[in-house]
Amino acid sequence: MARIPRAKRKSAVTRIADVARLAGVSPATVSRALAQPDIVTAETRKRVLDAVRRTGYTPNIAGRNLRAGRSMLALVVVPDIANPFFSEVFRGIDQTLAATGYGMIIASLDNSTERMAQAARIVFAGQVDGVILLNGNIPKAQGRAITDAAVPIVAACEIIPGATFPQVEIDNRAATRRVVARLAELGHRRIAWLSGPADNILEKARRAGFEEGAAAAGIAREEQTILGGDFTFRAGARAAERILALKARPTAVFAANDEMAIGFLKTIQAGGLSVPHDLSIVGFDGIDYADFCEPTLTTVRQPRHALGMTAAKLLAALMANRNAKLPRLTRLDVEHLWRASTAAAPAVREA
Amino acid sequence: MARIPRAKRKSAVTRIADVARLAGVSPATVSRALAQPDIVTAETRKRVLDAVRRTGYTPNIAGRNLRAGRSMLALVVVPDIANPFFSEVFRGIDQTLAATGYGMIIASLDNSTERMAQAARIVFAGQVDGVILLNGNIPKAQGRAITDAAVPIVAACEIIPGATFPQVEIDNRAATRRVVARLAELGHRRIAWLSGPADNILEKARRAGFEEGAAAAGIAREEQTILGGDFTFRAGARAAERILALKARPTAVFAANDEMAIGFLKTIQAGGLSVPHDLSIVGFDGIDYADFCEPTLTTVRQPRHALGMTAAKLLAALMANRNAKLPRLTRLDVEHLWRASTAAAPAVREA
DNA sequence: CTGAAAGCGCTTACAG
DNA sequence: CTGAAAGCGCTTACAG
Repeated sequence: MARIPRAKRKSAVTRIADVARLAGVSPATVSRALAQPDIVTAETRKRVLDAVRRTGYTPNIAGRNLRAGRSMLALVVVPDIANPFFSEVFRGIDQTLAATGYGMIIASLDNSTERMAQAARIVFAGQVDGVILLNGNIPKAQGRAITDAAVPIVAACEIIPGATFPQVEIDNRAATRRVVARLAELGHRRIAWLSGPADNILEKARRAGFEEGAAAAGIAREEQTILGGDFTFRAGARAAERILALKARPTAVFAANDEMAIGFLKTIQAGGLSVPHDLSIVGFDGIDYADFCEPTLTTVRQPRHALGMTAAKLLAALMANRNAKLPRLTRLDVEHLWRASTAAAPAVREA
Repeated sequence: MARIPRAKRKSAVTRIADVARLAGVSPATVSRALAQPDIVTAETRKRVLDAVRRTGYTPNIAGRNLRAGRSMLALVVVPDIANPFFSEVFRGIDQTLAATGYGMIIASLDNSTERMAQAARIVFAGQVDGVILLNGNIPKAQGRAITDAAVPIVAACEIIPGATFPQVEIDNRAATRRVVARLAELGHRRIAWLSGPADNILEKARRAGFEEGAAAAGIAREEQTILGGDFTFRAGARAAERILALKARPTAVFAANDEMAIGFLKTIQAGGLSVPHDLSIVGFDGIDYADFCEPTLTTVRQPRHALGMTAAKLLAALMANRNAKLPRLTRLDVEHLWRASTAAAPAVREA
């Protein structure tokens, strides 16, 4: 026998059988009275609901899930749970999922392959009904990608090239191109690009937009500076030190994200330069910090809440119906915030 | 019969029975080879692991959980998932739980009783093995508090008075008192307190510390100003408008949290006052924004990562052993950051 | 409309 | 060391 020993049973927890006994009906009837009240008589319904109330019964989820073959849980995979960019994305996802009755498990990869494998195992173990990828990669465990797991997937923010599931992003390339065009209008020609990690999809798209914009404005390669970076505040600070040491400085610096832009800004100011008088700075993403630094940062605001909401809605549609016909790529609009960290190029002002 | 129809079964997913068949052993042996490899022969182990590898088998979690009576999931209840204060707390919790094999469900209350009830239902439904409360309240559903659910609970950041489970916080009162003492040393006597919601435990503790500090420094009630607030940036901005309209202004404003302090700072500056020359400002919490505003904000830095880690460790200990003897209250150290937003009081400078 | 029974996938006490 | 069987708690196809 495999009778589960008394000690191991959760103490004093009401099961469906307890409710059934109290109401004088079968467990099946309790189940029905709760899930589809209309198909039982009013009298039965009342007796069951009374018994439920008296016992404080809540159906056990593990039992229900095992039977139903679903968990009512979605997994959200994120590079770093503490990255401020994601906070609003989480809120959008959470609100949308909660409204559909789904819960949310968050897996933060923290740059660890072990954490990545953990996330993949959650999927293979059938622990979630769907996955939202915010990390730009398909998690794998022992060589198997979660795309093999027959669980709906949606990606957002960082797109995964070639993937066949729905994805949600902004048009990073076009937005960057537009910023460069505007900088050129302001008279900037010596423009620096402060880059993210070379293999990152956002860096690639934004960098491409930067180059297109520069080409369109007739800005020569020699007028451009490329500064290495990795999306961190520190990288921005380091780039600023390089620029401070230069004789012929760019008149504008466009960072691939806000955190680098702010790191750059703080260090450039500490080095005695005035922003935007000596140098214009632009960031990307529109995180809240961009509102708080001084001067306020010119940036491209991503619709973070809407990105999360849209991804969650697509996933909910897919979880409801695996064969739902959904757009492969959804692109949301950005907001260009021209603020105090940018101004006309020095040469133009002098002229 | 209740045979589950074929269409409803997850397609092509390997079950323990499939592995058993392939390895030529019983399901029980597969289970043992995976969970306790030492108790099967080397030969059996090899055959099972080969079959597992060939099929890509991962044990179904719902089945395991139902049998084991646990879910290997913890619930984290938070007032607002997008509040930047919590990001590092989440990371501390996540890292600690993940290291112990637990996953994390986040429930964001968003000021909604419905969301609160949802969170409570997750607990009553046995969906999680433990709960970390960051919201300062015990979730309830239909009048039943989750403390009745026989699931381990730990609270952090916002303490719940009278609760008997382990709680983790900083000494809010002492930290606030110390700040006021230091402001007094700097010559400030006309000090304003920019308050949080009156019923919030943090506001209560900090306000008490403020009053104790003022009393200790011999600052009379008439020299103090109390400004209403609710922890938001907006509330800080509104308070600044009130102060700008005043003839006799305080020389220092101490906000109950950083967001209000920054909202206050931005608006006071926009109103033409210079910080810290005309007015010193102090915040509380040490969120990242406090590093980015100009001038950098004097504040009390909470050990956010350690708060999360400590709470998760306590919960892990309790989930491993319900009867573990753990301290009721753990208090972590804060860091007092005296930065550019504070200076000696004007009168003192002039003297 | 309701009940008895099967079965979701797993683990473990029992027997051998 | 291994297998057969029970049972975790639930839902639903089937029969009445």
